[in-house]
Amino acid sequence: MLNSLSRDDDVSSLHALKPCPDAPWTHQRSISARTGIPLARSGAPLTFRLRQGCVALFRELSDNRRQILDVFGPGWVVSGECVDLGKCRAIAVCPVRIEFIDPFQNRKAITDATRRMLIRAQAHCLLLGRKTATERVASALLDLADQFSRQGHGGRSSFLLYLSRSELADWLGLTHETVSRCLSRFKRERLIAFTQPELITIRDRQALRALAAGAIPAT
Amino acid sequence: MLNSLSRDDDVSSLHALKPCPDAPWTHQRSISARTGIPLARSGAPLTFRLRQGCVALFRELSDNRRQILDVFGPGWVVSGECVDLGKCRAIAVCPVRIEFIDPFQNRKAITDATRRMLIRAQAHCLLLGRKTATERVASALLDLADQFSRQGHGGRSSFLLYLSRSELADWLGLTHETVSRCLSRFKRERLIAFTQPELITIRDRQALRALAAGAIPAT
DNA sequence: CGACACCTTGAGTGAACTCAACGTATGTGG
DNA sequence: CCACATACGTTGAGTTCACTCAAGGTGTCG
Repeated sequence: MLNSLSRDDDVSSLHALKPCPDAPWTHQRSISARTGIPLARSGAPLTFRLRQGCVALFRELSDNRRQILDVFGPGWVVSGECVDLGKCRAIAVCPVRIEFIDPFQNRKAITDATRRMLIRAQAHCLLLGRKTATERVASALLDLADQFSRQGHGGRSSFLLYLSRSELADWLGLTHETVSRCLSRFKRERLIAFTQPELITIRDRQALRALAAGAIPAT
Repeated sequence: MLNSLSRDDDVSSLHALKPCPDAPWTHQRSISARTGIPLARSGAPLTFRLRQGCVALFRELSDNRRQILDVFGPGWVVSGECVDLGKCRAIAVCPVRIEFIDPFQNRKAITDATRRMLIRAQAHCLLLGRKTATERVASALLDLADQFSRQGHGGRSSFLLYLSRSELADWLGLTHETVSRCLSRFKRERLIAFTQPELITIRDRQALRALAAGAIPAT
């Protein structure tokens, strides 16, 4: 009965991004999970608005090390103008609906999104450079809850964690084992709850926020 | 005889930022080393163009952990519009000349700078999340050489490393001891040279670039 | 049913950290 | 002028947090 919530993964890995057919900006397009989303066409940057789903922006090092730069939910405008086109790629983390838009008619949307992305990137630098694994995972959960949670009933809020443990790890500069251990610990300590690994409930937002901000855990 | 190159430090630490007197945007202002630079006045974001010197943008965690988000050389436009005003601060890393500019008359300069800063922040996320200490220090040296080196004579280029070891560490998500060890190793391996700790000569840019890109070191 | 991806957990390792000592340069006050 | 304090840099010794490696469980798909 959770089918409507479950991720519609396909088996292709991040490394085998499917090419995406041409996309003139007209109307909405659907893109399946784990599929690359083009950020440019014949050298010119493309811009799209995310209508539904979750998109990740990432860069790679030569030897398979990968860093997810940011994770976007519905409403975000993502543009090839604000990434290093040669090095950065976008991927649909789940089935996604996007709408390519004309950059010339949407200047303000693009500059606004650029500013928001910069501020998020700066916060993420602080996370990657100075936070512990525990703090990183707590920060990520709060961020994703903000972007993806449906109505929190009774202080709690549940959300679909579109990202796999490995993707979370690549976002947070950790390994998937470390992410899994942190999530298990949070669950044990009743800060969160989950039975399926991809449906998370925030049980103690306050405590998570304290952790995310770098407070020393009570033990 | 290197006086003209040496840093004009004062003893105040980063933690005791001197307040900066009001700054209406008219003409150039000088700011002494280790002094804070205002990013807003009465809530409204300020914007300045860096004429001379080196400015760092940073954020802090509650318990003194600090992350330098970016380091800017002459020519950069830095704006309170593209940071989280409540959490982010700017500091002069050496004696600096800046010019506050009218944001309404300089839209394009600001949006261009925002885009460049975002792309740099994304590259820095990759560095912080996925690179080793060695790779981080190599990347930083190349970045700073690009921004600050005077004419490279004979393939080499020297530059003033305005940042202290601790500031480098706070930029690269390391400790000052680790930075020092990396620099010493690079010196031992003849990738760089220095007699004073703050005047660096790049001796093997090629090798540094390979390291910075994540190539496995030869040894 | 096997193949595969993903998640979890344990055991052992290692890269970067902490702590500590020492050297140098600069500044201050007696 | 020297004694002292302070900041910064370097290097060594020991520690630790997150990593690697490994094993086993679950769910999905052909």
